[in-house]
Amino acid sequence: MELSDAALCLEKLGNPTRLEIVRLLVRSGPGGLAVGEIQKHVGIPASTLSHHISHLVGAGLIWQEREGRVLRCQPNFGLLDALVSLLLAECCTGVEIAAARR
Amino acid sequence: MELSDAALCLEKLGNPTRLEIVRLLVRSGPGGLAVGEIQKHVGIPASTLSHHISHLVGAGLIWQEREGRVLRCQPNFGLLDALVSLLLAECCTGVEIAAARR
DNA sequence: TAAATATTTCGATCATAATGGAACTATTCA
DNA sequence: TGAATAGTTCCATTATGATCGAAATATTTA
Repeated sequence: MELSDAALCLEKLGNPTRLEIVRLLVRSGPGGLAVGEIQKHVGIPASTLSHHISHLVGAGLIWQEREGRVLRCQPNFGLLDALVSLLLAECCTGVEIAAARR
Repeated sequence: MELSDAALCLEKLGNPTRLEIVRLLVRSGPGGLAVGEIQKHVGIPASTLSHHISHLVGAGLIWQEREGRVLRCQPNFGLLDALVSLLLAECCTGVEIAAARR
């Protein structure tokens, strides 16, 4: 995973509303939640919510599946895991310049 | 950890330069890195770097310790761990509205 | 105390993000 | 086909973030 992709994801998660949406989906279990169900939880105008959701979809953090009139949203666990790994990757393995200092 | 605090941290980590700084520090091992050393890695003007670092310090993601003329920076592993946990917390435990659907 | 080094603060500019009402599109159902 | 429901896109406004040169501050060393 590229650093710039990771930063994009983190930036998207850095908005309180979007973080709430993703956490909601992570907890939601199989099937995820419809946009309208998410709206009941976060209580913001539909257009604002739609924008936030499209940010999340664009970053790959969630995906959607249409089921009749309803758009069901689910989290991308693989990407969330990758993100978490990248954040703590190579912990304490040393950086050249730091090594040179010793 | 509050959702709004987590979002603040993620927002800070969502900038590519700041993410690079934190990852650099995570890899750096005991002692961390001086601001000047970080600058050699990221290659941006001192004033810009200083702003990014103060964002990170403000969010609690890193801390600093003066050592003579040098300001040594270190990551806050505890906060990084808390962040990671929050992101995947209560995975699939279900959300009321989703449960009601079944 | 003056010069050198390390880093921050100031101040201004430019770019990007968040927000939400209104109009639009897609899908179902009578 | 027309009305209802679910969600998106358009558009404009307001707010926030990124950037960096120049000047300021802190610390050491000559």
